[in-house]
Amino acid sequence: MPTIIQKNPDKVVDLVFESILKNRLKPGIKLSEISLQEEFGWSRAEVRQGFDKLVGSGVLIHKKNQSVRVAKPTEIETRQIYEARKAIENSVIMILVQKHQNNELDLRDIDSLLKKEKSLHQDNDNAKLARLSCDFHLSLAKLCDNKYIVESLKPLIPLSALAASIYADNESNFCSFTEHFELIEAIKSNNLLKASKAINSHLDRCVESLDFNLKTTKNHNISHLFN
Amino acid sequence: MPTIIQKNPDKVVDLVFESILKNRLKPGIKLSEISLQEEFGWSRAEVRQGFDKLVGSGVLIHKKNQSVRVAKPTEIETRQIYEARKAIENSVIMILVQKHQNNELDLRDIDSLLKKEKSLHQDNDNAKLARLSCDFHLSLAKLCDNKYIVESLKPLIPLSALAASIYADNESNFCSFTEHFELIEAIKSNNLLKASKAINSHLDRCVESLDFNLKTTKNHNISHLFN
DNA sequence: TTGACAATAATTGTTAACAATATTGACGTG
DNA sequence: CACGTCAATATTGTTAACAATTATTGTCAA
Repeated sequence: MPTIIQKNPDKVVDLVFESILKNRLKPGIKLSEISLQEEFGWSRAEVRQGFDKLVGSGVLIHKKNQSVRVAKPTEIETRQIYEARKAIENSVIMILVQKHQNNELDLRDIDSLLKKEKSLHQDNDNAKLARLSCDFHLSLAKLCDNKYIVESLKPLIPLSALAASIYADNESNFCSFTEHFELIEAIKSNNLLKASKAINSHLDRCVESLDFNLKTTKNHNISHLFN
Repeated sequence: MPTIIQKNPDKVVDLVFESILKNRLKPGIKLSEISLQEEFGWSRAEVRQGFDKLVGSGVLIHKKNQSVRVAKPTEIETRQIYEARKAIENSVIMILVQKHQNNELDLRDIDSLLKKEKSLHQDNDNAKLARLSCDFHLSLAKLCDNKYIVESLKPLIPLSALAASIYADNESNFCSFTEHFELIEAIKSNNLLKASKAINSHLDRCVESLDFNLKTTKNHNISHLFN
């Protein structure tokens, strides 16, 4: 029955994160413990445990005696999410510039991510581009070698994706490839101020590109296809 | 049997946090599910759920089939904790200065905290002072009206307390009252740069006041007295 | 047709029991 | 006396069953 052999204790969390980033799990959707239990052969306890974590980070909403739902950030919450991201990611960039100045920064993985972004950008494959963009931001955080910073940022990424899923009328220029590129260039040139401005204005523009008058009232309710 | 009537879903988390801040729960101590179950009349499931959250935020450590232990931050982890705090709290202060400039900031609760700190400072009651200092930092974060920022900072406070419990030879000047005072003065004077410098140097000095050569090897094992 | 209401089904909340593992202590051997 | 083995105990891991609640469906009357 169980097709999954991995010993990962965060199976459920990772699956939900990934499904949100792939835009398979839409805001407001219901997730029943039983459906995941049956779908993946996990125990109810495992599923509940994972759900609890996701509720704690705000990615899932849980009302007593009701199935958890994927969060549906309001405009205010979306602005808070990006305010928190600016708080954390600005510091991430500062740390990375300092590391780069000390020749302690290995940007090869980031460069390869940017390369992929570039090709997807040219192909106009906006879905995959949005997915990759999330990796970009998280990868930068991971380069700080500070698990507390990474854990702080982690839940904010799927929350941003959910906000985009609601308020982005057009995925095309939601998270701009060129801005990512310029940010990395600023780091490479050891220009602290420029890098700081780059990340802040990048995140500002992400919010500005959203249209909070758009409100997809649809509550999709099909939990098939996480993958 | 249950003396506790509150409907708080984070009973366990709050209790552990509070006990750490009061320096009752020391680093490395073992916490068995059963002990809390019996002590407070909670169900094992509730306790496990709370423990899971605390493990997720790094405050408790959990190895399979073993009781959870209160975290015992290493020197490197302690520096990471404060690096993360600087990341978040610096942004907190920036937000608060901006709010103050717009007359949107109510500092009365903070002022009353500072007042209490001052009197404890004069009485040399360092234990209570340390406890109050944690409230000070968290209260500032709460003034941002951004739950994501608060949630990011929250676990870092007990972790800092644990680090202090290991590496602070002398509680007296661990988290300085005067520095708190100067920080608030900088906010009140709308001086963004001064406030930013104040919070950064304050947190830097917290780390500097630690002595990482001190290593309390004792692993206390009594789970009495959370309160 | 529509609304209220009741019956049914589905889901979550809670508890208990059992299995697996780790910890402790006693015992015996070198 | 030191050390390792083994049994006894305590604790966690996992599963299952039942209770409580919610969601859904179907019926009936206005």
